[in-house]
Amino acid sequence: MTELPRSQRRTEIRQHNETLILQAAEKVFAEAGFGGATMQLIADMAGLPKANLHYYFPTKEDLYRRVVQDIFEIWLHAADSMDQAPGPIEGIGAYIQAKMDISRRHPNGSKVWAFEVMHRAPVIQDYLETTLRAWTTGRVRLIERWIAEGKMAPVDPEHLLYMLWATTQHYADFGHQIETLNSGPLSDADWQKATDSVKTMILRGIGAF
Amino acid sequence: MTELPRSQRRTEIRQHNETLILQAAEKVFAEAGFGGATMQLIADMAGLPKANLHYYFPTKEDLYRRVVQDIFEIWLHAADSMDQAPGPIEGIGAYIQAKMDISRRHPNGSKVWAFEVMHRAPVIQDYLETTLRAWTTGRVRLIERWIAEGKMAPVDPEHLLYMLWATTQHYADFGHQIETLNSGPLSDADWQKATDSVKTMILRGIGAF
DNA sequence: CCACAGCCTGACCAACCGGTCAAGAAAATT
DNA sequence: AATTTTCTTGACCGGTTGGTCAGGCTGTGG
Repeated sequence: MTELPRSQRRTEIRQHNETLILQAAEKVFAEAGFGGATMQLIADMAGLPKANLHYYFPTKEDLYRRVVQDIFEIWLHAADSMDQAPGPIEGIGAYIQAKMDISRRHPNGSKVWAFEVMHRAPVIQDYLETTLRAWTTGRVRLIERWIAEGKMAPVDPEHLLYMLWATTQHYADFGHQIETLNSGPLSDADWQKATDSVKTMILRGIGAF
Repeated sequence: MTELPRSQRRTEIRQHNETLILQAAEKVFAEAGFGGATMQLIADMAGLPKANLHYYFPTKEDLYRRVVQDIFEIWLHAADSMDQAPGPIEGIGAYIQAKMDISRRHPNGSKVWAFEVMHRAPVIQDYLETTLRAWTTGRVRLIERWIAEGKMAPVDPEHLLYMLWATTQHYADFGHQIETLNSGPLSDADWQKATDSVKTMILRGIGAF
């Protein structure tokens, strides 16, 4: 639109530093929460002076908001494969797979989201009421259709969604507890087994096979 | 043992104020995390001057540790009914019921625990490695016995436990998100429906009926 | 070469934090 | 009543926090 190729591209240095800061921020916010995180620690982890953070993100809350929003976007797209599936076996199976992959690759993002929701969502309440609600009602209708077509047992669609969110995100949010009981980080095989277990129990639980 | 009834009982005023402080602390820690919580806020919520908190709990960490330990105790006892059950239908059904009740009555405690584990359990790591691990291996054996007796499908016992923890605690930790999607707090009937949904899906998922 | 916009940063500040302490009030013990 | 223990509290302190700002740096366009 009004975007001019001002000098080469919109200063790549800006985009580079923003990602650098966002990565560090995600980690620190996940490990200490909003109140426990400090701009100084994020700056150190990003390898930048603190004042530079405030140049790109005026306040701590602005930075936090960006981190939460980025995670939300990732999650929304995780259900794309669910939509054009012929039935629950493929659809919900693919959704579980996608969310387990996200739990493995973005554990910090999941934790920041959990933190935000646990604290009554002071920053993303409007997203919950608009985007997430619309997303949810859409999938509820999809599940209701599958039930009507006799492709799965007549479970409550909303509680099924809660179960999907809970089980998959648990492997990110409570990863430390799981690793402790497992006496070490989860291997590729461990993750495969976890994903298979969740798929099997849930798909059988909703009578999909 | 060496416990003397020093003066009546160990000054009731102490016990009264400690509970007052612990209740306020649980709420504040749940709503702001360890780093975000302030002793001043806890003091205000308990209706006591801040210096009085430090009289009963020398440091913020001491107070936090007590809150986490109290919750841990409650959870450990939630599985008592599971042990002397004849099979998974009664045992796991009762466990789900107990944990859902706790999620409803102690949502703040659940959140503090979640917060602690998400932050790599700096305070209760030893509990995870000793008490929780022992508890877990015990229930794993119980589930393995049920599987061997043909009372349920051969699922991985550990991932079943994770699923039980995840689904039940989700109603506490992510209660705000659920309430937002529900357009208001969950009624008695809503909680009943949630508990039934979880029971049905999980018990069918493990082939228990 | 200059000019200028975007980028960088050390030094600084008011506000707030956890924790201390001394002096006294209240309660229990003698 | 005297004394000792427990409880209460306002005032205070060193350290840390999020955020500011003036001035310097850098690279690009002319």
